[in-house]
Amino acid sequence: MQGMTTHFKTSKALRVKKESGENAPAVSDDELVAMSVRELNQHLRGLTKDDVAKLKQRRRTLKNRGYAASCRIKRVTQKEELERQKIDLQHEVNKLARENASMKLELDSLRAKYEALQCFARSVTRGPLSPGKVATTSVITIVKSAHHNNSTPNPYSTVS
Amino acid sequence: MQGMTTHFKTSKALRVKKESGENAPAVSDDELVAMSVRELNQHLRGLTKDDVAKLKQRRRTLKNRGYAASCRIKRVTQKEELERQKIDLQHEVNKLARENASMKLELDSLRAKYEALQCFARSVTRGPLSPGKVATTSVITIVKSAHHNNSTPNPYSTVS
DNA sequence: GTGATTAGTCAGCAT
DNA sequence: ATGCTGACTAATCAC
Repeated sequence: MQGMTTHFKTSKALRVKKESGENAPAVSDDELVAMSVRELNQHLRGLTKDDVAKLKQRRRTLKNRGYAASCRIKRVTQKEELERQKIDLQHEVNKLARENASMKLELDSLRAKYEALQCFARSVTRGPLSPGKVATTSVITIVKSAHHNNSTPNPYSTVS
Repeated sequence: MQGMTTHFKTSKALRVKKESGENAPAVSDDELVAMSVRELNQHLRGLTKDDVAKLKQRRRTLKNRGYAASCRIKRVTQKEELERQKIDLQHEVNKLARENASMKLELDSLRAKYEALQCFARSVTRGPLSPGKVATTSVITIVKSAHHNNSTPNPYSTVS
């Protein structure tokens, strides 16, 4: 969360042994972690075997602290990524569902139009021949013409 | 990952002070965490104020251990849940996309059939009648009829 | 040896 | 007081 800005727990714990005296420049944590192996070895000159081990351990601990931090960041990043992808997929589902519904409507209306036209065509081609069958279906034709209205007072003239 | 089966770090660290002598039954960790507050108070009788504090702190630590474990379990559970939902959504997207594609095909073929039939109807109606008038009007026919058989790859074949 | 991950510990917050 | 979570440490694993 926040309000922590490094705990300094380590600083207190490891600051104890200052008995090395004058030759220890007391490298800061930031310097120590950023140091390369070769740079580290230069700082290690003239130190007790014990102090060398301690300094190396402190470096390792500091490194571990960083690793743990990256690990946590990675964790939340991956979680956010998952949630983002989930939202994207949800949006895609919605989009496809909408397209689907509108296509279904279009398909239905086109089917109706087609069947009507089919009926009409049947009645036209078969009308002069056998009228019996056409009687079972009622065809309503709406004429959208340019400008006439001559012989159709009722626009919904049924074709027998 | 694995191969750790509880660290026993605590056991070693807290087993040190056994100077209470004879009256301490040395409650196990499992017993201590499972204990209710009232049960705990019974075990606390006749103990040093210091020992009481120590025992309570041990209980708190053990509890925290459990809390941390649940916290981690919850974390992975939620992550798995997210991934599961993601997969489900992906499946839904695939299903909708398939439906979409097949509907698109159906729509296209139906449109082609419709236009062909329209052409045919025009040619039929225009032939025997006055071609001038019908040509300027577009006929929309809506059929409210009983069942038809739609298995007609060739629209011209049905009308005859 | 370096980096990543896990369990345990503690601090701090919320209830 | 209890439960949860972030940060830290140590242990362990993988390379």
